[in-house]
Amino acid sequence: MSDLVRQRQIVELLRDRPFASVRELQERLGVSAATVRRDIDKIDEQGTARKVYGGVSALDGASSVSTAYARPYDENRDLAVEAKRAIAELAATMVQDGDAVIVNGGSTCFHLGVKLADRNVRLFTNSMPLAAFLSDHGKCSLTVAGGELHREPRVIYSPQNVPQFYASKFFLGAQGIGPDGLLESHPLMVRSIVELSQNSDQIIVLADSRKFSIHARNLSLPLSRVGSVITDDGLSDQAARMLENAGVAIHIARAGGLQ
Amino acid sequence: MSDLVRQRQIVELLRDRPFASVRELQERLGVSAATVRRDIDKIDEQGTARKVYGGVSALDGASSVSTAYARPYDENRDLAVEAKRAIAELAATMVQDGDAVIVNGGSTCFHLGVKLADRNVRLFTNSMPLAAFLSDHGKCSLTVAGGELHREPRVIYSPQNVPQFYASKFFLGAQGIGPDGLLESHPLMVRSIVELSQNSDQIIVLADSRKFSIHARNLSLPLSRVGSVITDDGLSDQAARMLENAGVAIHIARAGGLQ
DNA sequence: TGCATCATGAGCGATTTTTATCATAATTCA
DNA sequence: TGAATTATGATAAAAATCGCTCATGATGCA
Repeated sequence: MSDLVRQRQIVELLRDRPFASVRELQERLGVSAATVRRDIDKIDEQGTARKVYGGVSALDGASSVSTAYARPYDENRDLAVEAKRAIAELAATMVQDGDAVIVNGGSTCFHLGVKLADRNVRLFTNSMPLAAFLSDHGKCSLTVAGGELHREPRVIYSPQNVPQFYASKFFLGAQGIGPDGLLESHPLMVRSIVELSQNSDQIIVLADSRKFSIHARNLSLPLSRVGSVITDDGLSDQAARMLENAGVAIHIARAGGLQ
Repeated sequence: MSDLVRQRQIVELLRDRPFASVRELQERLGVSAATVRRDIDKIDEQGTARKVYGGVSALDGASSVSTAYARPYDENRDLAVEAKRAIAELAATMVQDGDAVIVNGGSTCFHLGVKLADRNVRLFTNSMPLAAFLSDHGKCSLTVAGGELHREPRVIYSPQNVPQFYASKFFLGAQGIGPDGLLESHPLMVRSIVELSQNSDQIIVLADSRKFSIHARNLSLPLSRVGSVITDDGLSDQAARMLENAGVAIHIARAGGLQ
């Protein structure tokens, strides 16, 4: 049974490379394409790797893990992209040239940060992805939070060093929004948000309308602290009343409505 | 500018799945296949991922180093890559599990950081490219310097917040090395190096032998402060004597050494 | 030996992807 | 504002891959 040996070789190869094409395997193993395909079929059935168009792909250990417990940052990325982009667009118009702003972690805020990348602003962030992006592609003045990187929300936070950055506006997202205020599932984010909120004049929340039906464990800021909420046109009347009662200004970003 | 966001989304997706098909990305991102292909082309050129028939594949951590993140250091990249890698390799062996280390900015130090990515160490850095890399690909405990990003050396520095991180070893490169000590062209780097050197027990310099014939304007550390220098076998006798006279231990990394 | 089983390779049409080109918004810049 | 640049989508031709079938040769077993 020498075909089993070959299949094992393929699996071994996928330990180094996450992908191997049929053609490459064909040459490397010295067999025909048909045989390689049959091998790949078996490996795929067996579940050791994944058959994809053009070859075979490893199913990285990280992937099985990450699918098991949801990764908020990535998952949020795909949902309501249009809404988030529109929200970020509207938020960007609220920033004046020369402003100093704080942009918190989270996917919607990431979009905002991207839009501010080449603006003449001073920007502070605790988001590692945003910092990395602005470091690569931005021209704005960027100040990065110092401290330990927490890989789960991908945010930098230090309990010792309170940020020495004062801004006119603090933009942040939220895991959920309830009658009490902004909700986060990670206690770390709560502490970070509370600190940053004290360093800024105005607090502006970026949250697509979905967020008003999500409940998370920890309260980060009461609604009374929030100056404005930017959301999409899916906002329910109930949620709108809730915000109005708390004295929060509501801005609706329409998906096609920028321009 | 929004296409960069999309490309980032693709890269992020590849952190979970090692492969993504064009068709899947097309649906997921809500753009045409042509756009997805163009994105993949750019990502492939950039070296962050690999274009394969049918889609895009993540690349192994090791190979992503040379291509993806060597770019910020364009000038230095082509020079002595092998030597730098060997130096970084040797430096990595000087780090014990559980150590707390400081890794300064610069291309050689970047290589070291990459080698420590999955080690059980506590790592502090002021290098934005390294922080971005470790945030994406690493498992080690990472503490990031806070402060303003200086785009030219791509280093984070704050004159106010002195880093609260204490390490057993401080690894740094140098623009040049002369009889007086380590030389830097950027005064910012000098201040940063001086501060960090005070937070660590042992100072280890990573410098390929070329560096001993380069002269820069500002002295960052006198040779007397340096504990060890790791360099390649191109070190001149004169330079070796200079180091020995200053009481610096010399480690020679041979290019084909291990690997 | 005779027969069944299996692995393999080759050929072929169908499907898919890729590349290249063009046209159309959107954005930037002077 | 108007032109240049850029991003995007659509199309068609070219290239590659896939699944299928069939033929060959090797192996195993009664």
